[in-house]
Amino acid sequence: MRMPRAHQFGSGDRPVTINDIAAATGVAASTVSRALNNPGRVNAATRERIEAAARELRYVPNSQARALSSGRTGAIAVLVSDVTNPFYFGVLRGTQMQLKAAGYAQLLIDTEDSGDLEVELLHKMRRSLDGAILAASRLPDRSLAKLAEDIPLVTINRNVRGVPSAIIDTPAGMSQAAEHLISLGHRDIAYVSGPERSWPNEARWHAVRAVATRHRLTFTRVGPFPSGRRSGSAAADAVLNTGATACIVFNDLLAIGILQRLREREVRVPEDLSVVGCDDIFGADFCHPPLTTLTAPIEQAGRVAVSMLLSRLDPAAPAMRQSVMLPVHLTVRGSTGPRATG
Amino acid sequence: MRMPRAHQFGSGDRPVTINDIAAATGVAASTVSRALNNPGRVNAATRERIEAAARELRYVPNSQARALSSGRTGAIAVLVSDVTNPFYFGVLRGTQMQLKAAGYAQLLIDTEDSGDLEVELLHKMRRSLDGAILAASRLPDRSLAKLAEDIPLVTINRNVRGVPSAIIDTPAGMSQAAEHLISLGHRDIAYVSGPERSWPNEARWHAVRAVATRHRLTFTRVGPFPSGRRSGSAAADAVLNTGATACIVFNDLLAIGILQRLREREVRVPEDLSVVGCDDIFGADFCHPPLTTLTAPIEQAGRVAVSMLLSRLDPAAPAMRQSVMLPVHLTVRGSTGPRATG
DNA sequence: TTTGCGACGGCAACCGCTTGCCATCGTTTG
DNA sequence: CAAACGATGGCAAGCGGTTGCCGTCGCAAA
Repeated sequence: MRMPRAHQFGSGDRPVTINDIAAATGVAASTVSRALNNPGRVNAATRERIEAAARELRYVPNSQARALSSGRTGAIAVLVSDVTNPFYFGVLRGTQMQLKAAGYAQLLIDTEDSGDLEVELLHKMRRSLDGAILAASRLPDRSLAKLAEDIPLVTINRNVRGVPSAIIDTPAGMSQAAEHLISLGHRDIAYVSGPERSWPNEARWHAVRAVATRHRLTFTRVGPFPSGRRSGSAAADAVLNTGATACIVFNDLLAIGILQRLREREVRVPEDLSVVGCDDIFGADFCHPPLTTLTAPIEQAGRVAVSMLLSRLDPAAPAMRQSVMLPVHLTVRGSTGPRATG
Repeated sequence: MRMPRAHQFGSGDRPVTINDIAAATGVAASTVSRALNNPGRVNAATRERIEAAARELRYVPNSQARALSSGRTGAIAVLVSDVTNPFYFGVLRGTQMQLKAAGYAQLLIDTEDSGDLEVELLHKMRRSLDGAILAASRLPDRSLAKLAEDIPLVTINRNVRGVPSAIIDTPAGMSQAAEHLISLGHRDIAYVSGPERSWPNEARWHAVRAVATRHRLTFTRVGPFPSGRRSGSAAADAVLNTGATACIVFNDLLAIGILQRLREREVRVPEDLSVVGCDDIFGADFCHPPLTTLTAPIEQAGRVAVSMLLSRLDPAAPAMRQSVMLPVHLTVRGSTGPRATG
């Protein structure tokens, strides 16, 4: 067995290929390839020799070459609408874990809240990806469905027929949030809308409205506001103008922004205005006052999305559910309280 | 000019290759390749015809194929020690912007605070990367330098001879922080250490100690603590045990954790204990009380790191500085105040 | 007019790996 | 005992680009 010297860091020598292994073990390169990827297709004894040599030579497969001939790239893209939104931290943590465990690389893509950019990037990278997770697609249903025919997709918080998804059931939680406020005596409640074309935003608003109807109340809707703390000022002002004594906010980021603005305007929370957020992101528990919010299993959503995607890529995998719903629960903190009687 | 029909989403047809373009324009594939990558090497008129055809056919280069033959992959890895640490949000935002602008893909890698994992992953992916940015290497200097011979590297907040770096000059800011506390009357000041093998942690402690010496004071050091809010409890308790009236904390994440613990223990901030953080991460401004901290240009660090890396990859680029220092400044908020007289 | 040279394109050999197809061989089956 | 078959391994054709080398051609210099 001729053994080219093992590859060392910093030594400038040529990386080890399957040909080196083939030469070392005296078989053909194709056999090496099979032994490594398709065990069972090759005699056990031969395979062991090959594996030993591979280990010995510190063989690392060249993923480009593999991708070129097999079409599988070993990379999954995760698209978020804005990397700076803490909501995605959780998602990324979840996807990260799961992908790493499965040996996939994670490509982070920021779509900057633009559907066009989303399509364009995805199209460009199509051949370099095994699949993608859309954590906040701004695409219309039709485009999304079409895209899904072209590349394996899983969405998070977005329900489109034919596209598997992991959905955080915040809408269901909305009734908890609303009941909470109603039981505290609030009758004038505002819903603060997030970005216009956000699917979860619409879903949340519908849910809120349904609760209102059930209680024969009328909730006001203000917005839309781009999600982000910045928008908090305008949102807070808008809420105050409605005369509401409580509000449910599209997400925590916006809610925290509102809290800040209220402080500036010396509106007391929760005495003058109760605030409920959604998601329970990093910061929701230590802002002032701590935010009552619908705690979402964000990280789990990321994990689930990856599992769905991977099982989809594996032809041998059992068929799986098209969509997974993840329950949320209300976490009551300091930003909600009884309606001021006066 | 024979024109294969343009590729459409959802149509299952074969992606367009340079051969299609070659056939369409009647030139050789190699000419197409040159026209697209090496303009100037090809006649302007021909190039235009080729470019037109490429546009017409919606040609998208296959990055794997390109990588295989040229060695350039168009991907840059960004290694962070923990995706959930908000400090990296800023870094990622910076790298993201800059990489996207330059047409590179960003691979996010979480090293889970492990040097071994760091080396292993980097080694495995070596051939699939054009370079890497280490946002928080836990590697010893030697390993890092060795690795840098093998793959273009830029570090953030880590100074190793021979490896270009973007360094946030928090140590320099430490004197501002310390002077601030001293001028408020504090004499017993504690430094709360971050993770043991963190380079910035050591640098910050050295700086703090230098200031102490200059003022003929003795600062206590407590820790080390893993960075993360969780560690805040232990850290807070440790600080209180020293009898210090103020503390400077390795980073904001830990500082926020400390703040929470102090609240639990009903220690008033800043009346009983002043707290200064580092970095000014998301949350530092809205926690309670808002955190006095050394504001770091985190996003800029990401951008700078990418620029350095890219200019390094471009052989035609002008030589650049080995290391860039980014200044910080003290942002005074509510968590620091005069020493209680009594 | 001849020589020389630069500009421009084509040829073909890779890059490292996968995979369809075929050859071989020992064995089970009719 | 012959035919059929499954297990195993080799051959070679790609996958889509890149690039060194060479041929051709037009034009300026000698």
